[in-house]
Amino acid sequence: MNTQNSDLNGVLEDRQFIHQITDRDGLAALTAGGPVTGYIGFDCTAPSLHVGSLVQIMMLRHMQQCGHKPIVLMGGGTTKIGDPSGRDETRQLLDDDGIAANMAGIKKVFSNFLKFGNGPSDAVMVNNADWLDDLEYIPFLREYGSHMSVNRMMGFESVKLRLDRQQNLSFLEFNYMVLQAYDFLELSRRMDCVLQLGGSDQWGNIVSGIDLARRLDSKTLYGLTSPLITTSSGAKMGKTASGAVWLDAGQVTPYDYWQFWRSVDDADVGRFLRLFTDLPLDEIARLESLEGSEVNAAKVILATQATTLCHGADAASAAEGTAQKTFAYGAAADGLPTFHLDNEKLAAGIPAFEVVVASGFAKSNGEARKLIRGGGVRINDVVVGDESQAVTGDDLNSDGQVKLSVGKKRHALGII
RNA sequence: GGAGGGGUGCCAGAGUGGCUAAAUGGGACGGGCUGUAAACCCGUUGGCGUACGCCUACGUUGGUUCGAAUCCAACCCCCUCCA
Repeated sequence: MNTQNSDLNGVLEDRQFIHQITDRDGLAALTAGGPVTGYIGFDCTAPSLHVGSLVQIMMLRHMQQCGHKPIVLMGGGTTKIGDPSGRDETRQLLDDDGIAANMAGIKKVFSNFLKFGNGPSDAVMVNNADWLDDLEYIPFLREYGSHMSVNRMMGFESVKLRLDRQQNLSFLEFNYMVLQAYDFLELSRRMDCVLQLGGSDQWGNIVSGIDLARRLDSKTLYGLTSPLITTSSGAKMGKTASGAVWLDAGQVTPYDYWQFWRSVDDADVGRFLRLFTDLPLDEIARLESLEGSEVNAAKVILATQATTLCHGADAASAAEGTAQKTFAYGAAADGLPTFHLDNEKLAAGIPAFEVVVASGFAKSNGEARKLIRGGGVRINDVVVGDESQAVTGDDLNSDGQVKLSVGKKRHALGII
């Protein structure tokens, strides 16, 4: 995998990362000729990144593995504007403290996927607040604004969609594109960055930057976007009942992360293996050809590979082990989520519905009761028939644990 | 600035004085069938109580009424057309 300057275009193409390229042949020639520097911007709108950003992260990873230099651009400045691309509604604006806190969380994620340092293909991280915060309005307008065409910007899908749907686009938001264009120019000047990657909704923003560099510096820059990743059922990927699938272990445990990948639709397995793992393509082709229940083996590999990238091999194999014990043997495996049971109450007997609430699987007593009535709750693998059935010390196993299951997939251990 | 339309539960979208915790669809969750899949079928989907029940909810705040998501007033926000 780590071939120096291997064909980045080819890799991204084969693994289905590419939606549009500004100049496919030009970029191919450039990347074949030696190491190039490319970037992706990440705004600090949340305390971590979730799987929705994983495609972007993986593209940077492939860049690095092909011997190129990836730049992670933290949008410390642009987050103050709020990217309107692909959304109907204006983003809620964050204050400086919120942005700084989010940035810290996001930075952590990248160290798992990229190698940072000073070497030629080591990743670097920069913050666009460094050059955006101090811009002066009139000088900026005169120097750069005169080279940007409103007519052209209005034509980009990201803007046009918003206008066509008659959703308000404030002047503030409209300037997001302007600043992102300037970012690209700035990075090309500072770090000789020639490539910007991004999601398909970033196309207009990327092209604006390319235009700007051509007009001002007579430089040729390149852009490449990835498709919006949806599940085969058409939904945006990365949401579950409990919320977004975050890449931070503090928000989504490695076990839950592993389960997320284990649970993907059959139809998505091959595509996801290509996008979200480093497995060689011939191996993926083999896994993809599995039929019927054998697909499950491919899903396990997908889950373990994806979890390894994000949380490390140890966490991944632990998650796999926990899952296997839980699902294949129905055992109370270590590594399941745990919740606290009060020892004194346990002596008196805790009603089953309260235990379900304590586990976090139900938000209210009523919800817990309904789950039990529907036959969806098991304690130590025995279906709970009565909502108020008492859970006592007798239900503890030799390790002092009670296994609680809600539905087929959600399991947890109650401990004293 | 003028004229008109609208803000309903996770989302979309009915309702336009009591029968409405609010139709219907989607999503989500649970059950069945399976392979921890898809499709399909069934159920649940504001909170509290085992329960006849109580409480909180239809942009915000007041008001009319025995009774309001539904009527009135003011305010906030969105949209359309005109200037």
